[in-house]
Amino acid sequence: MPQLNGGGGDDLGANDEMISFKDEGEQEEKISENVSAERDLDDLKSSLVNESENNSSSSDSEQAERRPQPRPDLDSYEKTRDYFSEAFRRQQDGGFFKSPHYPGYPIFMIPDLTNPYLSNGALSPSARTYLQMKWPLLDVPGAAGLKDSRSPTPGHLSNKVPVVQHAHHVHPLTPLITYSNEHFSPGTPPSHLSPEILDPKTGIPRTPHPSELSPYYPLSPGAVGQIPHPLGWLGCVVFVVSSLVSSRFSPHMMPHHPHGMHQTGIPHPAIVSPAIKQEPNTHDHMSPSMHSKSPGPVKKEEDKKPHIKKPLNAFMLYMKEMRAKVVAECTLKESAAINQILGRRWHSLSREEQAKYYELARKERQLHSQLYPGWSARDNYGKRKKRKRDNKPDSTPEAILTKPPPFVSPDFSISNKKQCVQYLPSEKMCDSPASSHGSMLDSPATPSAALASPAAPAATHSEQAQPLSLTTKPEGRLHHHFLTGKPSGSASSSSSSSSSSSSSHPSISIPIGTSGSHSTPILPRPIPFSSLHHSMLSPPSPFHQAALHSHHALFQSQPLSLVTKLSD
DNA sequence: GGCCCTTTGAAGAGG
DNA sequence: CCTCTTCAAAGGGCC
Repeated sequence: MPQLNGGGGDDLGANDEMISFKDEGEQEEKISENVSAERDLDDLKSSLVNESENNSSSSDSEQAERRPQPRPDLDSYEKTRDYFSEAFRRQQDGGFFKSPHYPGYPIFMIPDLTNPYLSNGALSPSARTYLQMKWPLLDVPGAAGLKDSRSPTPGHLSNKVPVVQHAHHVHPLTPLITYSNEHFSPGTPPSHLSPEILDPKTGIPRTPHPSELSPYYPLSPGAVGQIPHPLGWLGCVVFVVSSLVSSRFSPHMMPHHPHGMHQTGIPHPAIVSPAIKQEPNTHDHMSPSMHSKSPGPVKKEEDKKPHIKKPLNAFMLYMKEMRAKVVAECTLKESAAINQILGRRWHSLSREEQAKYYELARKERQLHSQLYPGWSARDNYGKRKKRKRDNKPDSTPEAILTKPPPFVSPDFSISNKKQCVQYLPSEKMCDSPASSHGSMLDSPATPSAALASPAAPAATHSEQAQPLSLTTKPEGRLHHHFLTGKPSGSASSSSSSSSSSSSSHPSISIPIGTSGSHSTPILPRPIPFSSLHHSMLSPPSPFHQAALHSHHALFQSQPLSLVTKLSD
């Protein structure tokens, strides 16, 4: 494989770090996490004006972030196992994985191991790399040691488990298990499983396992069931990964499995459904099964080619990870509302925190490009039935022009079905002392965030300016750009995104009094993300981690000052 | 049943 | 080069 590079370094996970993570994260995480969660709720409730972001988790997450050091030795393997065992034990004790963002990353992501982007599930040559990159922590020794594992709970693995129901069981990391597997249909759960819960949708027995946590969890029940492991689901995961990795997945060597399933029965998340349009030339890179399978005569291309999804961007990754949390914390269930909250949270994230996601996203894209060299975002164009928004539903072209953001005022003929306003109230329901932040005064972005990037606060501010509206994106963008390294000013991409949003809310979205109007580029030419990443993202050493901790603590200690300042 | 809504970010298309 | 559009996830709501 070509490069995969640097990341390459991340091939195998460093167990050391995992351990450290475990140590540090455990108690602290739970506590901080809860606290942070509450805070978030409060924030959300308080008209989405967030301020004290739960950075606590961030600190943890940072530690866990990425550990690139390759450590393919048995020793590490043992450690990994221990880690899993511990985790599992804890989980059974009732402790739920409330972990930081990434600690579980390696573990939960596994399901997606099947080649992330190959439709048939056969691992492409680069799959391994992908895995390694994605789950650097996973030490994937030969499958050997894991085969004995037994999985007690595959049943719940059905992909569509209502998040809400088990929200508290959801591991924050699960979201990182990117790519949903809608296409994936759970099979019948193994009889040996001890189903305690039936999945509402699938009717498949589930157990309150952490694994169930993930609605995103791609492992098919059937597949899992075949994987026995004393450690339970963890074992399963490990097994799967190891098997996947251990076996040499050469597209040519791999026997293909029907329905885009990997031999393990794990579908690739990135691939939605074979029927959809697909990339024109990428087939070469596709696994053999793609070609061979479905003899669909005429429409082979279309039918056969699985839909290769776009790689998730940083925010999407963040959403996946945090959605469950938000849902659990709030009464809100509507994704639109949740997304608004997530959007705010996103902006409130510190640079470091966002950087993690940007980095992840970058790797995703990189990997995706490697796996599907010929793929282009354009391939997916037109997939969606309709073009939504754009000019909306108003149906009347004119309306479009001035289409006010829903929240603006009910008076403005808001044709939107839902309005932001509706969401807000509900958010408040989430509870939390409304007073918490007192009003929408502005809750600046997290102190850390503020500190991290001046722009961030501004964003918050603007948002506050428009209490109801969630539309403001300008500052956030700036912040974002800084991270991504894209020019923020009229930043093309940023503008694009903002424009897109603006398109939806053309008339508005004008940052009110935003200090950082979006035109002001905070950083003309942001630092190359990569460099940034290196400097701040990967905390390889404990020392670094410690530094981060203190860093956060510092910020947290003086949140208000920043806030007021920003508001001005 | 299928699209809408909502978020941010990335990338393609078009001017 | 810049702007606009589309898609990515998610799931309740709406038609």
